[in-house]
Amino acid sequence: MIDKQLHIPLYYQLAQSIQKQIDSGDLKPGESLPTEREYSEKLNISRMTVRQALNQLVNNGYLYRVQGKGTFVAECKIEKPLTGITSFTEDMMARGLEPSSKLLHFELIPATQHIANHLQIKENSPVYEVKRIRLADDVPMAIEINYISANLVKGLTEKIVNQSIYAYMEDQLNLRIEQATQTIESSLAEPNEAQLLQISDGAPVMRIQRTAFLHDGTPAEYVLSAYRADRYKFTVHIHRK
Amino acid sequence: MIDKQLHIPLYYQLAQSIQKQIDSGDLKPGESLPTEREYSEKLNISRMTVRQALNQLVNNGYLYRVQGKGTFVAECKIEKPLTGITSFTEDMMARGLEPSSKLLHFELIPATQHIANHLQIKENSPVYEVKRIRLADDVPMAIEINYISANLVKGLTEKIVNQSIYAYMEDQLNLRIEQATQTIESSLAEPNEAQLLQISDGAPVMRIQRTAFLHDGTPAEYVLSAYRADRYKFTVHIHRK
DNA sequence: CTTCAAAATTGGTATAGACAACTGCATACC
DNA sequence: GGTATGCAGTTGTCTATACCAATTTTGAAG
Repeated sequence: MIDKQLHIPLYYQLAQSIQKQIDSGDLKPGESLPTEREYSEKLNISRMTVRQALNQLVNNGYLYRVQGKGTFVAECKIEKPLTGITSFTEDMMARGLEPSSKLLHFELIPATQHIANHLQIKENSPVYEVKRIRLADDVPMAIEINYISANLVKGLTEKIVNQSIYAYMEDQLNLRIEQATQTIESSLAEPNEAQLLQISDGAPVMRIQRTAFLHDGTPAEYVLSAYRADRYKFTVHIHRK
Repeated sequence: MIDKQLHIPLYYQLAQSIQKQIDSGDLKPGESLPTEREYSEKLNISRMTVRQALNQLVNNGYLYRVQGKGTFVAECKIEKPLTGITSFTEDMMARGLEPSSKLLHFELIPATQHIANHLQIKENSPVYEVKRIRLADDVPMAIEINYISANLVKGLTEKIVNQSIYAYMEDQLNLRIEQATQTIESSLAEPNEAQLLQISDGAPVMRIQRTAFLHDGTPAEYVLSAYRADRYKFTVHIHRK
């Protein structure tokens, strides 16, 4: 249940373990948990560590405490975890389609004023421009142009672009995208777009302009995309507060 | 700043104190706080207690920590009252336009299977169908058809519809919409739509299909809208947990 | 000057123990 | 019977300390 040899925090192991018991139904809503001292003695860890584990679950709404009585499993959460930032890859996989992409263009360019504005960098700072066609089950779905500040994401190569930019940023550079603002509008395809997307000239497309931010609010990328309107629907889940 | 005589928890006093400094602007977003050890020594309280105070603020999103660097004030929560669930009225007002609407149709009808599905009610249950044109500064922006379960929202009248359905639900019936799922797609206007929106036949429109839920997950309304693509952009803010 | 390694700094995890505040229950008292 | 007291058990707060992990700074070597 808890392995002290593992270099995974003990409180985290315990929290996960309890969470599993809740999810699996071993612990039912309203039911009381073992006391903090019981956990502490049984698992041979300090009570403060137990509290840290429980705190995490209380904060996430899985448990609640009553002083003098004990700790209990909360009623099922109504609010499911959340609105996700889905990448094209995740998005298509969720729809049961096989995502892929074809690189059209990859270049290090000086930022135009427009791009610089969105990335909050100086005009003419170096940015990578990555233009790709996104496919799902080998059918063209969208044209996507990414602009990424070269000072933030160093050492981007064609090879990485052909794999996953996000995975590179997250795993290698520890840059995790936490927020994004998207603007979605609809218009008609330009001739060159129509050709790339294999649709007829003047067919409707959805244009998405997106700026993605790191946890501290630094803009990480600016993306312009054009999706085939006949194949793509955009879904958002929203909740208040 | 911290009074040990008071029988208010120390960590709570400290958290409140820091919170005030943030709210008053003494501590600005991105700025770093004193280190945990500094707080501990200056206030003569244990570092664990300082951490408990900081934890509270981190959990509430006012601070964030970076191991090895320090603790910082988070960016202002962009999260305006509603992240995204904007009614047409609020939306247009936010854009500095004067919203209005024209009622085209108001009727109590039996739910079709499709509508019943979305509202999670039985087929042929009574639902209100409200069809309106939405205008901004007297320019047609969208056609909107609302379906609302008559068992949930009783006593809806033409008069109420001409004012605000949401205000009626919230103030009179205490039904507050907490969540919504929207699907946005793009297509071309049908002739009758084009006429109502005063756009040319076959011009692009954005179709939004939205189901709104109460806090307990009960579907409250199902809305189909068609927005003029030349006038309307749809913006979403997203953040990861 | 640059480069690289070591040291210092900072938050992250964990321990052991103490006392406070609250709950529930048993007991003693009137 | 009703009330008060006390006790045991629970979570809440707090201390003092230790070491780990990530980051920055320092300083020596080249």
